[in-house]
Amino acid sequence: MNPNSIGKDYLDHISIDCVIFGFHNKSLRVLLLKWKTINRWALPGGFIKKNEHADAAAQRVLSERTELSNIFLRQFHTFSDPDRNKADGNLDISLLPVRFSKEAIDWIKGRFVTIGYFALVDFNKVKPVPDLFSEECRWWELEQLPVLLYDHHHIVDAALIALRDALQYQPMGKYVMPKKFTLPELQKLYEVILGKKIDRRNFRKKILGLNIIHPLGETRKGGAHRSPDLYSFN
Amino acid sequence: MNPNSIGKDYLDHISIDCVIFGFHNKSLRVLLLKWKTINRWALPGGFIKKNEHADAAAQRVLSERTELSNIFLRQFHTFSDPDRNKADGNLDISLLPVRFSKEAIDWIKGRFVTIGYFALVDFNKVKPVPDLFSEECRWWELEQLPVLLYDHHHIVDAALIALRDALQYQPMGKYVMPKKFTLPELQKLYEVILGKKIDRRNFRKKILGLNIIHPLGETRKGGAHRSPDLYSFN
DNA sequence: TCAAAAGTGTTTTGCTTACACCCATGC
DNA sequence: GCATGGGTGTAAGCAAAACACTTTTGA
Repeated sequence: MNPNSIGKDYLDHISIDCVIFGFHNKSLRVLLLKWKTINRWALPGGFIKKNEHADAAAQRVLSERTELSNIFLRQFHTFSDPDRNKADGNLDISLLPVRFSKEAIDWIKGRFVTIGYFALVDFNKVKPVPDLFSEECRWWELEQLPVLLYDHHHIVDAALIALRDALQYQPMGKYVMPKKFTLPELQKLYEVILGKKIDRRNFRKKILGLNIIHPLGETRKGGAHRSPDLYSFN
Repeated sequence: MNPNSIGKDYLDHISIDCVIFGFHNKSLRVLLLKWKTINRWALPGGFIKKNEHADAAAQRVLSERTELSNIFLRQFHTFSDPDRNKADGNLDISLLPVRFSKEAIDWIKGRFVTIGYFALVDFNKVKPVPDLFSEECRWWELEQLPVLLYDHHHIVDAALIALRDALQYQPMGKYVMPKKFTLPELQKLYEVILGKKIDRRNFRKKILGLNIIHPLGETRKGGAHRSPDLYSFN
């Protein structure tokens, strides 16, 4: 994004925010950006070009932040509380050390209705890239998120509920898991998303019955215990 | 809405559209407005005031069109195709016989991202009221909708899917059925929403097991056959 | 008395849950 | 050898689906 295009090339008062989920080391993670100067963590987001579909804008933001394309992405809710950006009364966006015009700053400080998306990505393939507003981009464990900008914590909560819901209908492990994975790893993913323990035997039965993964005939060596079988998504 | 407030009191480029479902005479119906001059039927919709929540805007539109308040209402999707209002290339909105300023007309002809809501109302309690753009407001059978404005047919389809989905989790018959109703009537509602036949005995068992309705000890006289028992929601 | 809709229970099926033992590996 | 996690099958429970006969009513 170009500082000069703010308030000109984009639709007014509409933004998108992406909750990008990844899975690593047995925990669910979310990609966050640390905003300059105000030192607040926030969801990756952006604006919609005047002739762009919101879905395309979300894909654009996603690929800019992760350097990935063709990511699993789903709109889940639009947040329109007129005071959603006023949760932090003492936060002054105009402190952003970016060369914005006065018009651009007024534009950004205005009200935004934001369309929420969630995405699932392969943690190992992501190269986090900060945007114009931020100095850092990195993964955070879902259980240990910092204080977030505006209503972003609320958006994350809603995204998790939507993800949980979607997982019931659609096995989306293939977007998050690495090429080769073990069943206990996939089970852990389900457990952290659904927020409950699952029986090992029942889980195997269910997943294998879906015919979406196949055994590779290899095992993962190097663990401290019995080597688990490796699988891949079809 | 005041013609002079168009383009001033509302957020630019954002609208809401409501798919209002009612149930009458064994069929699911949708409330539509007939736009003046262009003679095209459309969903009831509106704009969001500069300091208003989208949910509140939807409630406002709903009560303006139905003269009901406190209606079951749920946001289901936001439609953002940049060409969604260009489906009818030959449609000239500026023909609307309403005294709009040139600025207002340009504003209306611009691109809109619209937030879709669906609502459930008691057919018998609704007094359909046209809005500023329309000359008529009435119910249409879902199976026999006319050609609709813009992408409104697509919005209706998506609303029906969302409604079907919601019905699985939440028995929302009480918003649509009259005070007194029979089980076959309620069953028919489920059948038209879910799009499939349901076994009578299984349906009774399930609904009565939910403890959300109770028999009134009366029957509906006057039918050509055996009088069905009347029930009410708790 | 007949046609059409409404009331009523039981069986079967499929999916989910519960549950226990042996196996492989690194320390 | 032992602690730890991984692999494996069966029985029980529960909710949904299948299924047929009798009753009431107006014509």
